[in-house]
Amino acid sequence: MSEQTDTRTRLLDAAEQLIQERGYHAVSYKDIGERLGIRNASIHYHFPGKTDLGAALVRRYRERLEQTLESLGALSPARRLEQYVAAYRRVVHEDGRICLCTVLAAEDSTLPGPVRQEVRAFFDLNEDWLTHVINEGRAQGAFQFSGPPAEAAWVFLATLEGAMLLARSSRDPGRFESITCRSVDALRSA
Amino acid sequence: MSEQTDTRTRLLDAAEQLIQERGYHAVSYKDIGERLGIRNASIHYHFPGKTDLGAALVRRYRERLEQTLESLGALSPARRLEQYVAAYRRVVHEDGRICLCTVLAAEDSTLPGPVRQEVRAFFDLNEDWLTHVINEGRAQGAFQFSGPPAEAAWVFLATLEGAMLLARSSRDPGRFESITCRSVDALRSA
DNA sequence: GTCTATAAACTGATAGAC
DNA sequence: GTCTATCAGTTTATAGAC
Repeated sequence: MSEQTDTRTRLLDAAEQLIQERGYHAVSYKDIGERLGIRNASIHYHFPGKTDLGAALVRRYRERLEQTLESLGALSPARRLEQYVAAYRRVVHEDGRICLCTVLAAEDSTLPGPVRQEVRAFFDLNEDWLTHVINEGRAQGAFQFSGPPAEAAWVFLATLEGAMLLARSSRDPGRFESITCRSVDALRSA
Repeated sequence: MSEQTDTRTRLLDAAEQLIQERGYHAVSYKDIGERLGIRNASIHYHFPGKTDLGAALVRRYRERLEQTLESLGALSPARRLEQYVAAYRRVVHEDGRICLCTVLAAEDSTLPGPVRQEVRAFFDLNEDWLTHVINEGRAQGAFQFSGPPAEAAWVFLATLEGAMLLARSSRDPGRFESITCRSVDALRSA
């Protein structure tokens, strides 16, 4: 074991970090290759086109979240929601990285079809999971809110996304914490 | 009167609509010129560089909001907040346009300095105005919330931005309404 | 698997005619 | 003010040597 990471994975890692910071169209094969010390033409061996790379990238990003959420199954709804927010806190970095799909959502109309579909699938996963957890939390008396659970989930997710954009724009990472803490508190029962 | 709109204004209008839909880097001088039936080189006469156009664009966008907010001075805090949301509803279109600065915020690190500063100024305006209205509403008993008014304003603005991204990504404009309605309701006193 | 070389298209931008 | 012509730089992508 202890084998070194394969090039395909390292390409996805580099592309992910760059796109989280700059967006899909502002990142080129040349930018990605430089992080690995290879030429841009070599990337086409691993990913025939940028669309392939983009779609694979978002798919991996979603599957990673799926695994994280599955590992939370045994916790209480309140704990699960806290760990969900913690997962997002981990993708926010001081160098300007925020959630990959928040950045891609802003480029929606210019994304290649396959990439856009993966982004939509990511948000669907978030909405479905949040709806379930929030509903379960209310049934157990831990959460309190009016209206359909799905709408409460939309509000939670929208606030989470906006928090990352605002925190980065204001150069104040602490703002992400302030907003998400209040967002979780708003759901809690008195 | 009834003079036709000057070219500079029409260029700003075209650029605004295109960038709201596609983002800053995905819109070229050629794209903008085509909407007016002129060549891309002609645009440089009105705006020497793309940075000049971008900064002027966001400045106008902010000043327009400033005027809208000033016209709301006589209303109650609850009414002012409703009209604020209505102003945002007006920039959301079925063709994929959302708030100009929400799109630009996602491209933050790749924006020319002057454009980025104008975007930050736009959010500062929103935060300051919301903080004031929310605080006044609480003093009058119309709103209810815990903690600093500035933080409640951050949450409101973050939710508003995220709502536009989610509504567009899901191809469901109604989602913007659902989210913002709940966002306003959350502030209201029982 | 990675390289060099190259293509074809596009970008923001400038010079100068009209 | 808008045009044509042009530039230098960039992009994604391909062909073929090693």
